[in-house]
Amino acid sequence: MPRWEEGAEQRLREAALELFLEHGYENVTVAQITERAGLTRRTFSRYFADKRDVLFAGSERLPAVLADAVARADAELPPFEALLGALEAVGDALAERVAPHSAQRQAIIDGSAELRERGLAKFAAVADALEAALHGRGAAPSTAGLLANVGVAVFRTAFGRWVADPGAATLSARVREAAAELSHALDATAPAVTGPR
Amino acid sequence: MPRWEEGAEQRLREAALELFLEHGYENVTVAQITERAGLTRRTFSRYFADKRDVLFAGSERLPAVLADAVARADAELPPFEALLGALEAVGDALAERVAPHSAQRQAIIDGSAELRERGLAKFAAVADALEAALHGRGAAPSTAGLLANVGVAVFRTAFGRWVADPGAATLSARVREAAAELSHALDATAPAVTGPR
DNA sequence: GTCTATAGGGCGATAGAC
DNA sequence: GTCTATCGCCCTATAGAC
Repeated sequence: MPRWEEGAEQRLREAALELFLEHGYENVTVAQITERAGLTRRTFSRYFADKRDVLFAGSERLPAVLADAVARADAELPPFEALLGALEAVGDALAERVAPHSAQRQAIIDGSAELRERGLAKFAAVADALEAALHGRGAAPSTAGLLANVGVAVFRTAFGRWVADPGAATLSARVREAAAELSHALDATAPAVTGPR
Repeated sequence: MPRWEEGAEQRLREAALELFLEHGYENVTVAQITERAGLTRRTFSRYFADKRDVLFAGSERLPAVLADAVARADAELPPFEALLGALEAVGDALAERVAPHSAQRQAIIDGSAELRERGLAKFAAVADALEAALHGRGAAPSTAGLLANVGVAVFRTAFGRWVADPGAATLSARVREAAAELSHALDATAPAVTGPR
């Protein structure tokens, strides 16, 4: 028999989500979270780098998983297409995993500048990994960074639409939809960008 | 004669930049910055919301300026073209203003996760303002967000290239260059995105 | 300008699991 | 014995309240 209740990390996450919903992120202390979870403040630090992280833990693997999907894509595919394929494939798996709490979680994040910042950082980590993967497929470093960030922008748009109405379409369908919109908007612009000014 | 040395904000910024370069961002306290500037810790808070902000102050106006440039662009222009035009026009003015310390500042930011987060938040504020401006031009809200974020990605790529070698090209030329690359990369992808899969 | 709450982290002690 | 998760006590610096 274990000396402590098991699942400390999970308990901390649930306690945090409850308290944030009850009182708002800013009005909840780490001590309150650990108290509800039956642990001490010090233990919180073992699992999460800081208070914000309790809402984002679990996303550590996403960059590597996406990068891997890009790296494994057919070598003949143009870089942005490989990127989109990876976002679609991984997106649906992600959606299934986060669906239960996604709306509540998103509401908490939207309500705090601090948390929005952290969310952006997580997406940036994804972009960095995608950039490396595209570079590995032969794209020039700076171009790889551009495409990776655009890919993330497409994914974020798609994710936002999916969270707003998860039943209307799959996340991967939302990714396809956003990419098509972007393509269309750039087509209209292309002559002015690449042609004489 | 002023009762205090003038230019408190400027002195704080310079003291901070020096100390960050000497000891690294994480190893410098606000007290050290104010000491070097000949001020008290309390005064620091009057000028900057927090320690990170001392490196980002001055960027508050950027979102509004860009949004304004987008709003003023020829109403006939397609949205992404209006966006690019604004980024080019405002970019060169910005570049001139930040050129002196841009490389050192960037080195400090790149060395701290905390500062990278804040930098991302600043770009996000720009994206939000651009989104609103594009929406004002008639773009659908979610599409406006996508284009705004893609525009920011283009600008960030351009800014990175410009900082790496400010003499090689103007920031606006770098913006044009990045946009053309993106357009080209999406052209190669478009059939797979919009056509049958 | 001073004071306080709280985040964040270093170090070591402790109590089971193995 | 070793390993691992937890806790207790300490300290510093930030951020904000007074």
